[in-house]
Amino acid sequence: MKINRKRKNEKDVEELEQSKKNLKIDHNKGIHKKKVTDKSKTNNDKQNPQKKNDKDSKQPSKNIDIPKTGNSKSHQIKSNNESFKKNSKKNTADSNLIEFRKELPIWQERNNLVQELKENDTIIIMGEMGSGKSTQTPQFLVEAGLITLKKGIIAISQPRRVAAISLASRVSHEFGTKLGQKVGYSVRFDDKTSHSTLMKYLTDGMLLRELLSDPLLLKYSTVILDEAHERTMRTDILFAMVKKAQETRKNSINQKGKKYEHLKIIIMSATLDAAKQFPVTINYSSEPQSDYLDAALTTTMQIHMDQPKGDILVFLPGQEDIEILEKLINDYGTSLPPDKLKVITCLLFAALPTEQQTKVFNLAPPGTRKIILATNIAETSITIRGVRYVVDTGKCKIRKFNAKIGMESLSIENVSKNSADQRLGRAGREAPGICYRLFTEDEYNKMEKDTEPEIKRCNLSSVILLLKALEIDDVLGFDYMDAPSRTLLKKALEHLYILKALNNQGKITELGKKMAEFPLEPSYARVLIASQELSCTREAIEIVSLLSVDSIFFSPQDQREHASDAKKKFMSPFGDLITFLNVLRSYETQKGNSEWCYQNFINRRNMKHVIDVRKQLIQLCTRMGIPTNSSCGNEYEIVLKCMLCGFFRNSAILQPTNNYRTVFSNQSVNIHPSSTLFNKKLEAVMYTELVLTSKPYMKHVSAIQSNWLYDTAPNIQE
DNA sequence: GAGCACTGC
Repeated sequence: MKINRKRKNEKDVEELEQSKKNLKIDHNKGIHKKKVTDKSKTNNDKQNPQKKNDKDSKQPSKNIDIPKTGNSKSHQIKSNNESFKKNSKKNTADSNLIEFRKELPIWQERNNLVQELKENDTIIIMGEMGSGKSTQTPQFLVEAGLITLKKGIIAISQPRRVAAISLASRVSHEFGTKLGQKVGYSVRFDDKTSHSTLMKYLTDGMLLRELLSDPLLLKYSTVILDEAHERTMRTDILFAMVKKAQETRKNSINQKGKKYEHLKIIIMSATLDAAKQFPVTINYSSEPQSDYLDAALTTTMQIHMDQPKGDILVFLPGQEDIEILEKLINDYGTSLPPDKLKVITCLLFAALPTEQQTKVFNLAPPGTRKIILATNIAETSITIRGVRYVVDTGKCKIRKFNAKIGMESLSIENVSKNSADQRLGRAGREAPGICYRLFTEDEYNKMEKDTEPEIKRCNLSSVILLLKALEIDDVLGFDYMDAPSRTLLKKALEHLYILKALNNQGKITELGKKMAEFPLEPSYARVLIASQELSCTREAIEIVSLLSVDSIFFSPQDQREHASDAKKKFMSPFGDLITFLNVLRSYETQKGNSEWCYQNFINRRNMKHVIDVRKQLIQLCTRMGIPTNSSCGNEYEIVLKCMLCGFFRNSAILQPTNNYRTVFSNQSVNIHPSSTLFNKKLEAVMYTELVLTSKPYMKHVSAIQSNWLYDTAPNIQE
């Protein structure tokens, strides 16, 4: 195993700069990194260190043996570490757990890793999925005595809450303690930590929240940022903030005139798990496909006719395509020759109710072949066994924010090379597989290497408010891993200014500080604060909670009309927001009865989330001195005026030509057909979201009066 | 008369 030793601590800043480049440019190259590989590879590397990079940049389809078990180093490590021995004695029944841990590729790096962290403040660990880096690293450090309640505990941040929870359960089991004691987790609505917690798995959003009250993260001696390669907006910001905390702790003294403990940072990033895979043959399209859906149908049925058993996974950009293809395949399936396997289709996308999602894990019954139609949820988040064939359209939906017109859109675009390779890998998890790419090799070569990071294409209002709350005044000159465009930044600053979260110097106001406390987009936070004066906090909290889910309704494809009839019962002439409020009232009268939900096409899972959010917001408001029992009753004009305090920019006036134009940017806009006010002609409307699909559509529309705008629009007229 | 990639506080 080749490890490039790092220089000492004083070079940290440079190291981090370098690491940023590593993360940004190439996961497989660069000097300052530690790579966790399987053993077969390790031995190879020892003999042929020069060949290492060549190997890593190979096509994932290359045939590489799965690592064999057995570890010559384990004896030495075991005898070297007394604390580990003690721990293992406590749980003789779980001795095979220790054996399991020893089999993990990262085990042999145990001593090196501890040593590296003693000598350096920042290290980067790169490893394949399943190398054990997320579960073992914290345990190694605790066992080596680097993490104690006195020195500070360790935080391991994760982009997804399920990952935080399941990692914590796994590790607490391995560590032989009850979940919530030595090992715990902290995610929204659920905290399983205690005063004795040493290893704390938490979502990146949670760690960002902690920064607000503890900017130097003094609770922690070490912070691990896991899955840093995913480049979510939150990990990007965390990376910079944690680094800043590290520098401050190194260069300043605390109130007692003492030096702070150094903050250790570990960045973890996954490489494609090619080394653990069976070979996958790639079949490219011989020519570009004009209709990916048609190509997907033809290819899938061709595989079914020609290839031996094994399930087929088809990657499509969205729900609509998935539902169309499902129908086409099932139609086709009825005309198959009787001697052929039957086909069964499984759908997989995030909006699908959980019970239906779990159906994909059922094995195909004898005599059938399972065809899974999925979005990129199956690329990383969910792994399905039994897949031997992957059909990749090479497309995905990407959310983009157009700062100039303040509009979001979801557009279908080509995936990155990395995504395509990840999709391909799904065919080779249990046996050799085949991947059919519905694009040419030339098209593949022209794809971007990685998906553009979120921070370069999304609405930045809440991120900028957070930075301002963290006393970062110069957000344009901030140390971003990838800097967003000036247009995006300026749009966010402007938005925060007109919400009065920032003053005309760009400094955060008292109001802005309060807004940053809420786990909400700034506009929604503004609404809650305004509700105090207007005495409608109860309704404001409820509406904001209702808007925190995608949809409180569900409409299965085959029952669309019934669903829209059911919706009519809740309809209010004030529009969608009050309609949502009516749904919540009825839901509570019915005590969340599942039969009632089903009959009224109410999404029960999402309603439960609404109730959770409401509870959290009530607690937060109470803590901030906003009375939460004030109510406007049925005088809905009041709560709509209150909503306008956050959304006055989102207003449109009916023109003599019978279409709507936005008040502040004079764009032509339309009421979305899903709105209860669709086809209604109203003097003025307010919406919470503007989306560009076939037309610019306003979503969540309410009826307002244009003279309300003069009362609520603040900084704009000043 | 339209549509909903995926996460998170």
